[in-house]
Amino acid sequence: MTLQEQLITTKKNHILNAAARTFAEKGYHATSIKDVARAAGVADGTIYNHFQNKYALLLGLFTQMTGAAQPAALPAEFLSLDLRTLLRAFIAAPLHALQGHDYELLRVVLSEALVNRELAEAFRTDLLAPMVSGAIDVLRQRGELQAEPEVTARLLSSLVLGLLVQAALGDDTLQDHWNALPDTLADLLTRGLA
Amino acid sequence: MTLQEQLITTKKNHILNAAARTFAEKGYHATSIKDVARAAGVADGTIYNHFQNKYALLLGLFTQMTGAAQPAALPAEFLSLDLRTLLRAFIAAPLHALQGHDYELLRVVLSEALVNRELAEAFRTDLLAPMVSGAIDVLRQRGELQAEPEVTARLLSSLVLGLLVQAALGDDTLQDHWNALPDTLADLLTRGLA
Amino acid sequence: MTLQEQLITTKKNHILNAAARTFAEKGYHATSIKDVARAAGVADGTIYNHFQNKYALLLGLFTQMTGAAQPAALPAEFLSLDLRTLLRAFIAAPLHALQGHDYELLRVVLSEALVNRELAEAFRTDLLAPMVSGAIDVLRQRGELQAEPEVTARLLSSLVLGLLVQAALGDDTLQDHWNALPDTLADLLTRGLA
Amino acid sequence: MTLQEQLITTKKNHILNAAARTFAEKGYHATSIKDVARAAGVADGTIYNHFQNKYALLLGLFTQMTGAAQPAALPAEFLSLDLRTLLRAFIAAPLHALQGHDYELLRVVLSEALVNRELAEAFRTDLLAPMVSGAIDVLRQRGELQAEPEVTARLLSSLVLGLLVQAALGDDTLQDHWNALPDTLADLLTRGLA
DNA sequence: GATGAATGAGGTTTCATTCAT
DNA sequence: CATGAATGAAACCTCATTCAT
Repeated sequence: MTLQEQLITTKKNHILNAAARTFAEKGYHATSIKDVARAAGVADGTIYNHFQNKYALLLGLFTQMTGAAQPAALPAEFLSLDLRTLLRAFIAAPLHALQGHDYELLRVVLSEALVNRELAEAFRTDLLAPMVSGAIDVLRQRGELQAEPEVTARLLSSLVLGLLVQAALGDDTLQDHWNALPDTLADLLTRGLA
Repeated sequence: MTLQEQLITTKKNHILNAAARTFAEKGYHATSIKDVARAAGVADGTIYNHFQNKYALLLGLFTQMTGAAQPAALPAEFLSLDLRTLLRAFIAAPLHALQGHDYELLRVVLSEALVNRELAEAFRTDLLAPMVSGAIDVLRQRGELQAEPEVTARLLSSLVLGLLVQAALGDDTLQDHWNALPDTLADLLTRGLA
Repeated sequence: MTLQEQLITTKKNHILNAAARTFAEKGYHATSIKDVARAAGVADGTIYNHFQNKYALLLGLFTQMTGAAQPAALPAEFLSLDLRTLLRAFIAAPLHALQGHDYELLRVVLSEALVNRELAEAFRTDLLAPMVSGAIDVLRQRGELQAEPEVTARLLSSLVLGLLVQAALGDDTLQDHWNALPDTLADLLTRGLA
Repeated sequence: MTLQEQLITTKKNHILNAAARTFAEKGYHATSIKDVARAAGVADGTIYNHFQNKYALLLGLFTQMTGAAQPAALPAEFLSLDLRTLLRAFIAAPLHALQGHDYELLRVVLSEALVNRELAEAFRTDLLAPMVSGAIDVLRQRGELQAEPEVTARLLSSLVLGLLVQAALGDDTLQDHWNALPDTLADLLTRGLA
């Protein structure tokens, strides 16, 4: 039965990948089930053997995405590092994780989350909240200096989110400097503009 | 005829406001022309006397929004202010402009822009680009210190965009501290975390 | 506006008649909205401008049918007649009312009522209950003789219902003697078989 | 092989019973093969190893039902009884036979028969016709009194059918007096209302 | 014989858009 | 210009049936 189950999981992922491609290209609403089915090389009905409805495809993509983006809690050895290095790592992780494939997914999922309360909450809970707590961990290193870590942490996560969104909107300058951003930002945030 | 034209413009705005309300509540795709017509108290067909199609309503809202959000170029007298004050003003402007009504619109428009190339470009050109040049203006005050103002400016605008998005997704902590954010951020950015 | 409203009512009835024909021919489930639309000479979507969904067509037919079948309460002058004449009138009314067009409808509606609780209740309330009270009225004429008019009245209405059903199932003998049935039955019920 | 065949027959009946339960609950059309399969604890495909298609399940139920309802021809000794007793027996038989399980089936099968010519004919031939000839047998006892036994017999069978239908539609009064009906009816029919 | 994933025709319903009034 | 009924393409989804395992 393990073989059977693996086959099924495989097919489910196959469909999910097809959905990812088509959603990324045309957006969730402009993509029909027929589009996804064609992209996956299966019949329309087959999709409903694996997902309850079209929306479940989107949720499936979201879940897959959170898995990829999940920055495991900071490893213990990091905690001894200096603030700048920590910041750099904190920023670099999502910028790297959400590249290529998952990057397109972010566009699709965020697009819907902005307009769908249920998905918005999932987005906050599964993507933003971990990022915020990661930021809080970082700030604790220098906790004595921070009046309101809850707020400051959100500023950091907003910064990362904003970068992703602005890049998703097609800002070429950002994309060109993508790999240098963690360093630039870590400097800026550590030392300030002045 | 000026009266005539005013009447027409008035009705156009009336419909646009109805669209704003309904789109904000249910999102662009989940809203039907009938919904907008009912909210505006007109017949379905009337909308097509003023707008070419449903998408034109969204574009109209976007245009209206950019008008509201447009931070007129920094007045000359500002240029003599110190960096922190400038930063504070730069950040406060969009956070204030995009509140209440326009705040809901941002959700709707951004949602679609993330998935629609044409709208994405308009979003970049009409909303983000002015913000970025505003940021460049600010940074020029201390230009000698900045290696790449183009990039740094984008970091600033991403920060603001990220705040708006995270708040749009329902982050209560941010919303609770909304009015204090410009100050907190100006401090952080000027002096750094260290 | 009266003209407008009349036109709409006309079209609604036009569609309802088309539904009656197609449902009668193939049954409710085997008939598609497309079938009804074609029979009415309108587009599929037009049907939904007049009826909320397919089931509403069936309910509409039922309502139309109850209107036709409703035997106005026995006129006062009848109450002085003898039992046999009353019985004859009681039986003849539905056998006549449910002929031709409405006869087909009975098949369709009853078919669904047997399997749909909501429709079953409507059937009982709007068709059978009036028939039963009519029968009770008749029996009251000789009330002193009847131990349980509630039950006896139901026997009479069951008799009529049974005739309609058996005829609907295609019993030719019954159909051939249809017009003579009220007399035969009135005799039988009055005098008994013995 | 007899064991084999018994196993097969057993499974066939097992599926048929599952079909009876599910059809009775939701009606023929609202029940899917998957529903039946789940109720029987088998796979969808298994059903097609025993029945040609979904309709064959309904026919199978009908056949099973006619078997149960079949009132074996009146035993010879009955023929010497008086008319009232005969009538009582004639009426009591189907009212008893079609109770509980089979009672639900009548609803389902009749529902479809009203709308399906083939099933209607089977219904007439296998259920109504025997009832009518049974009634003719009864009437022959007093044949000299009856002008048209063919018609009168149909009146009797219609009466029984009507009772079953009205009860199937949920008439509580009838159901409450169910066991007393044969007596009440035999009296009524023998002596008349007068 | 049993399984259940795959199939795809077909169903119901929505809705942006048109156009006669 | 306003109206809103009509349109019909297209969407999502169901489900009877098949067939490789």
